[in-house]
Order: sequence, then structure tokens, then C-alpha cells
Amino acid sequence: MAPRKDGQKTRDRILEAAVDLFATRGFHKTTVDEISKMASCNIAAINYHFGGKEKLYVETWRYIHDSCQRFYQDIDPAPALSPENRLRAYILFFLKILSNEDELEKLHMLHEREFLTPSGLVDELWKELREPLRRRFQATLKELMGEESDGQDVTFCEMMVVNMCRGVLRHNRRYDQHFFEGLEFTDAGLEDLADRYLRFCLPGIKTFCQEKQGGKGRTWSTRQL
Amino acid sequence: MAPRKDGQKTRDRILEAAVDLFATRGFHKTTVDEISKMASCNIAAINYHFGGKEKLYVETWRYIHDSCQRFYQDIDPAPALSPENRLRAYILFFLKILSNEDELEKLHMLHEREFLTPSGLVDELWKELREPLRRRFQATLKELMGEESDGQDVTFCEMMVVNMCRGVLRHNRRYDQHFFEGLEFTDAGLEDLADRYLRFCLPGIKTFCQEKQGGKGRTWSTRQL
DNA sequence: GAAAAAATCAAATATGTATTTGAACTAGGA
DNA sequence: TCCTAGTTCAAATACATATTTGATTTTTTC
Repeated sequence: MAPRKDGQKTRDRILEAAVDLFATRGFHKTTVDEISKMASCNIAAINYHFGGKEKLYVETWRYIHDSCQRFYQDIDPAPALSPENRLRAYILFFLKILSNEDELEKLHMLHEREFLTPSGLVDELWKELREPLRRRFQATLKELMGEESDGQDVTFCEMMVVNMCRGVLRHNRRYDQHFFEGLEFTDAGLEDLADRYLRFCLPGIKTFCQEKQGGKGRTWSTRQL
Repeated sequence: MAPRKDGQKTRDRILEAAVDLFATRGFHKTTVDEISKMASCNIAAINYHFGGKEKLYVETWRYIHDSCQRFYQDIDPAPALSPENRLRAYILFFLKILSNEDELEKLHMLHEREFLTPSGLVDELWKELREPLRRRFQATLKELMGEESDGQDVTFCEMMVVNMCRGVLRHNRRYDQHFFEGLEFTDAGLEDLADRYLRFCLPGIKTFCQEKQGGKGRTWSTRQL
């Protein structure tokens, strides 16, 4: 006898609710009761389908991971673009991830929480999702910085750009409102914001460029008074 | 009759333990039982001295706030320094905050958690601690960018620098290890790291400088293919 | 050194929340 | 139609953990 179909539906409703609540409240602050209410089902259904809160959490990650995959695959700026413009495309993508698209934002909220309170259950999943994009992004940076550029420098710049963008998530979710209260993101729009980001980070990246500058490529000597 | 003196000691031991555990595990994942064990006292002592877990949390903030105040006041680069070097001094301070000094790191761990899961109980405290430093940092940026520079641009650059530095906390606490695995911080030391940071962000800041560039100060036109 | 106040403690209680149970219901297949 | 496995449900249970209690110990002051 084939399995009934209605089970899958509540299973999905539970996952949707779980993504939402785990992302906004965190694992510990979310109760299975809340999840069941939001999914309009009985508490027992959660244990029936997933076998417990922790297992639901892992499934939640797998679920959002799968539904976000296409976004990560789609971003691939035309190779014809200059590396500067490809960098811009990546920045725009990061900004969109962190402030726009609903699913993606939740994925990254979950990820921020994992950073702060690692469960250790989802490391592989995250790496798997992120690694291909990372490789492509690094390749663009390398092109920008010259083929002989140091791997450490590339990773350093990668980290700088990613961390710059991560701040947007904070701001967008109003956690930084009292801190950066003078700044408005919404009006300018993400395209303009990406320009600002590019404008800010591109010159810095260029200072690590090996082909244009001899020696250590240092433009400002900063240690002496 | 004067109050006994031993009470203050256990009170302090409890606060020390609470700072540690709240910072590393978060509010919900920390149990009062753990705190009492770490402070070598009875659970009841916590309620006796603080009146509950939540109130202890607020007191914890007040406690670490007070003990960190001197660090925030001490950082004030000599006005004789060039603005570039004062910027560097601030960056170095941020990096130290986020990776070195024990108390400061914990303060910022608590703060990161507040961003992600705001309790709303400590906003004022945080602002009070941070605001004077922020003002001085912004003044330095403004000097670097020219007196007529736009306030939004200054805040934008402030945000970029602060977010760049925040990443160090992540890396230092091994949350980003799998992500930025090629990068080594320890060997170079924080002084060298500050140089790298300065090298990365200074050129970007300069592009927002109003006195040297007319119009919108845009160096790269990035929108067209 | 005795009384009073303060602080500590082990155990009991209260509470919130995850999980299990067993009965009731529902969708497919004979 | 009736059977069966899959699914849902309300209620019961189990468990972790915050808080209270009342007795006990320690410190301070006279």
C-alpha cells in the first residue's frame, strides 16, 4: 500500500514554521509548542515526523539548505565582465542574501546563531553549500590582485569583504539601529549600496595587488608617528 | 549593625561566573546550577543576592560594563598623531577588544548575543559605554575625510571599519576556522594585523574625502558593463 | 559571650517544556 | 464496503531547571 500523501504536507508545514522560529528566536528560545501552533498541528506530530526537537533542527537546516541552493548556483557573473564588476556582482549578491530574499536571510540568521552557539550538527552542510561560491569569489579576487598574489592576502581580502557585508544583516534586522542611526539603507537601494561597498573596498584590495607594486606593496607606512 | 563582609565576596564570585557562562554559552543555555557550581556556592545564594536569573543577567552587564569602562576611557590617541595613525590606534583597540583582553572579549561576546537575541534590558548600558568612544572615532574619520564630508559617509565608513574588525572575534573564537582556514592571526600579531586593516580600509575612506575630489567623489564607475 | 542580623545550605516545590501513550481518525487498496 | 497502514490528536508522563523554604551557620556589635 502506498503511503498517504497528507503526511508530507504537515511535515512541510512544520519545517516552514521551524525555519521561521529557529531563525528569529534561536533553538533554545523556540518551543515545540510554538512550532506546532504555527504549523497548525499537534505537538505529537513533530515527534512523529522528526523524532524530537534536535532532529527537527537538523532537518530544518537540510530543508533550507536545499531550498537555497539555487540562489547560490545562480550567482555567476558573466566571465566577460571585468573582475571589478564581478566583484561588484558578488557584493550585491551578499547584500541581497543578507537583507532581501526571505529564505536566504533566514539561512544566514541560522548561520549567525551557529557561529555564536555552535551545535556542531550542521558544519558539513554549511560548508557544502558555501564552498563552490567561495571558490569562485576567491578566483575573482585573485584575478583582481594578480596571479602571483599571496594566498593569505586573498583570504584576508575575502574576509574583509564578507565581514563588511555581514553588517548589513545586523542593520537590516534593526539590531544596529541605535548604533548606526544616521544611516539609511532602504532609500538608496541595494544597487547603490553595492556601489558604495565597491568604492570602499576596491582601493584596499588594489593595494595588495602584486603586479603593480614591488616589494611588500605597502602604500602607507603607518608604524612610525 | 553593619552588614557582613563575606556576602560581597560570594556576590562577586557569582558575577564572575555569570559573566563567563553567559558570554560563552548564552543566557538560555546557562543554568543557575552551573553558575552556582562555578562560583562554589549554593543555588539559593543566587536568588538571595540577585533575586533571580534575569536580574542576575542585568547585574552581570552592569558589572562587566563597570570593569571595562577604563579600557574605553584609556583609548585616546595623542592629538599630535596624524589622523591616519589615530585611525590605526582605534583599529588596534578594536582588534584588542575583540581578541585579547579577557574581560573586554566577554563584554563583546555578550553584546553579540544581545544583537542576535535582544533582551532589551541592557541597551542603555551599552550605549552609555560605547557612545563617547564612538564620538571620538567619528571625529577622527571626519578629519580624515575633510570637514565638509557628508555625515552619512562618515557613518558608513565607521560601520565598514567596525564590521571588518568584528570578524576577528569570530575568527579568534574558532567559529570561522573552517571558513577562513588559510589565514593565521597569531603569528603576525595584532600590530601587524592592524597595519593590514589600515592598509585595506584607508584608501577606501579616502575616496569619500570631499576636499580632494569634486562632485560625488567617485573614483570607479561601476554600473556599466 | 550572647543576641541580632546576614548569609549559606540541602531539600522541597513550582514551572515550563519535551516526549510518550493509546485512542481516534483518515486515505488508499482489496 | 471494509481492512490496513499512516496520520492526527488530547491527555499523561517525564524531565530539566528556576525558585522557595526553613533550618543552620557565620559574622558583627554590644
